[in-house]
Amino acid sequence: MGENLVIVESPAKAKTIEKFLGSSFTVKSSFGHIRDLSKKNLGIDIENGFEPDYLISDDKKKVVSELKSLAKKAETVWLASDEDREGEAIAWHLFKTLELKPEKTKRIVFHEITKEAILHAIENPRAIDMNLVMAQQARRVLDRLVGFELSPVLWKKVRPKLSAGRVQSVALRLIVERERDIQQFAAKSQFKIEGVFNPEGQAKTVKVTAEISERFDNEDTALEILKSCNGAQFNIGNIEEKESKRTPPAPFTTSTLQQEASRKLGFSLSQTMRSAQNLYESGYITYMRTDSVNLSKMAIAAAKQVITDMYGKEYSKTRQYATKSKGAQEAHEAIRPSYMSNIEVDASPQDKRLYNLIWKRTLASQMSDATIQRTQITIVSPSVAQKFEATADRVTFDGFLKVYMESKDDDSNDDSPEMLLPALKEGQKMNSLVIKATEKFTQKPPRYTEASLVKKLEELGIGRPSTYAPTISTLSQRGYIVKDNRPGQERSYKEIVLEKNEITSAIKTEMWGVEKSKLFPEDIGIMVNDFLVDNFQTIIDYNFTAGIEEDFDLVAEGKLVWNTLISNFYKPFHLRVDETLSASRPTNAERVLGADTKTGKKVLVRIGRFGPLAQIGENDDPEKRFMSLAKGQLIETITLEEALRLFDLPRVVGTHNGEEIVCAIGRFGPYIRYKGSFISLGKENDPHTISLEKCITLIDEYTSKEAKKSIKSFAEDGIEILNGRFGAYIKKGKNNYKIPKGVEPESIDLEKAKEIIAKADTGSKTRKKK
DNA sequence: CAGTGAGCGAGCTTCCGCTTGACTT
Repeated sequence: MGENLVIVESPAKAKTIEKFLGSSFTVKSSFGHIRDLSKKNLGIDIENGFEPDYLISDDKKKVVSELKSLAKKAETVWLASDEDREGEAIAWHLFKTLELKPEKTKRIVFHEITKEAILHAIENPRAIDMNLVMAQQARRVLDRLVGFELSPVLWKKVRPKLSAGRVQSVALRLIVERERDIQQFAAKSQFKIEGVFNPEGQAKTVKVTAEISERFDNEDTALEILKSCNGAQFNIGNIEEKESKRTPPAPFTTSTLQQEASRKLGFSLSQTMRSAQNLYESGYITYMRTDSVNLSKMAIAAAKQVITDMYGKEYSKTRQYATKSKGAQEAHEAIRPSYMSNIEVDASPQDKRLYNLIWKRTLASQMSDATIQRTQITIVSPSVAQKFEATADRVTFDGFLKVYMESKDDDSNDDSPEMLLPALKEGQKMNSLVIKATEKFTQKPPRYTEASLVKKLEELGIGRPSTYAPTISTLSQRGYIVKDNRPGQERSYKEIVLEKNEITSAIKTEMWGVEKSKLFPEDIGIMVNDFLVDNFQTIIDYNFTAGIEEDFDLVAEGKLVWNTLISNFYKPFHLRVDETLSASRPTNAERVLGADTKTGKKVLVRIGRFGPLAQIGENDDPEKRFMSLAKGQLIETITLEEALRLFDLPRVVGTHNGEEIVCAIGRFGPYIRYKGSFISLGKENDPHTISLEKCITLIDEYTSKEAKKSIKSFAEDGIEILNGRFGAYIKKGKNNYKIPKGVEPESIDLEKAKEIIAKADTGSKTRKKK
């Protein structure tokens, strides 16, 4: 004991490695970085070659002192942090902080947690790579300079407590620019022509749907084509068969796991990462923050075994994947099950679903290509200039598709489901049943989801696996963006139908633009972004990170000195900061919408102390009025009518039992206020138009529900048994208590209630009494 | 929880990447 101390970054990793090494090795973890720049000030001595001032982080003091005492006793200390820029820096900080002796310290690295890999690493130690450490230092210092000089500019020019940084500001820009693309997008309508045919000689129920590949801008053109189809004789033109292959996707990285968990399981980034962390800590999967698609030899062999056993030899195909994303540092393996033979794991339902996804993806990555037979036919007529086309894909060998199919991001309404074609031959007569021209609208660019934003950031080489989720949550904490749902709107479209030699046309309606869990910019986010774009073009350029990464690489190769890089960046940057502070005045995105229809006063929208507002009357008007903008309204796009409508609320609908009924929209949507209680209106009732009768119905429903709420009351002890949203519960003062399973709420007497409360209170010692 | 819409002007806010708990609801 104590002869050898191995230090890794993660405690779960330490536990695993300890099992591989003999009893002469103690394996501990540093829990990531142990030192960082001072949080209180810049932590960088700019005058003195940008010398960083490192401090041991408060939450790491305990770990550091423990490691220090262990290191003192050890014969050899093995620094086994990850083999990337950050990992090398951790090793160096450990070396410095623990005051290790060079002759007693060894640096080792491994990319996979297998006994073979660890032992190999122990046999091949090296020295700490100071060039790599300095590349990390450059990264750290640059990020601090950007963040701590840019944010204060925002405090002065826009609003306090805001933030800007190399990563978050680009992420924000992507969202704001996408929103503008969407606002400026004008949908074009086009006509798509589709025909349903019955092959001659086959049952009437056999139908082949085919469409003209060309789209027609003009309704008249579409009508002309339909006319030409009227009474026309159709035949199969030609039949073409093609064979194609589909290859499985690579095993999961953090980014692709987040994307697929979002698309297939509907998980948010944080849900995915929490589940993955659980699975990792239980030893079910490999490390979940990785940019590598590499699988260990052991994992590949295990996958091969499972595939052969479950599906047969023809389904197995060994593949090595290479990472192609920008800036990947490949310190770990891909995210995979620790043991491929573990088809299921003992975990929460949510964690199980994620595990299942990882298992399938990993397995699929080692499976054969799928073979797909594509049949394309054309249906032609001598009297019709255009040809109808139909495509059917048939899977002739499923290969990896047996276990896994990757999902697509876009919500393009791909309304052509898999179609099977009946047996057909060239020249065969096809009876047209219906030919339909439908007006279709071009699709606006899609708003980002959390996951599709991560994908974009990764493509741009911005951010790292450990920061994708936190970056997006910072943007929402600052109020720059919201993840939200938005209802769709109705839109009418034209449909022209040729059926039984008759052409009819109709106007139909469809829902359009429904958004679920999408990222929307808020006014303050738009304002900050525009300010940064105007004044700090270079920093929030999409290629800034990519360019600076090349410089970090030069530092890592010893071809560039780290503080030369920083100095070159800082001089022009700091100048720009000073110029911006002195030159530009505070920004306020005030927009004048026009005149109030009633008073003729000026109507404007701007950002106030509590967020965006609409204002009637000039600033010096003592009778000026204010209203907050509603959810989903932006200063940039709100209309005069929409703004004026805000002032119609709160609205007195009438009186009931001598009490006023007032309608308004609050933080949680539209509501009625009546006798001091608030009753939600729900989605279906509009507070602007709801009738007095309807309000009274809602009030009656509410009061009868309230009446049923109380089951029992022990007034003198302040204890109540109530019916809540999730069933019955006990309430004492401000605290709520769960009723144990199997206990009938009606059967609880005062004594029993007190017992439940006492039990719960001792269970959580820190329960706040208030 | 369902509102607010500045003057007085202290002292504070903030970055990106590594890692887990320890806290609530």
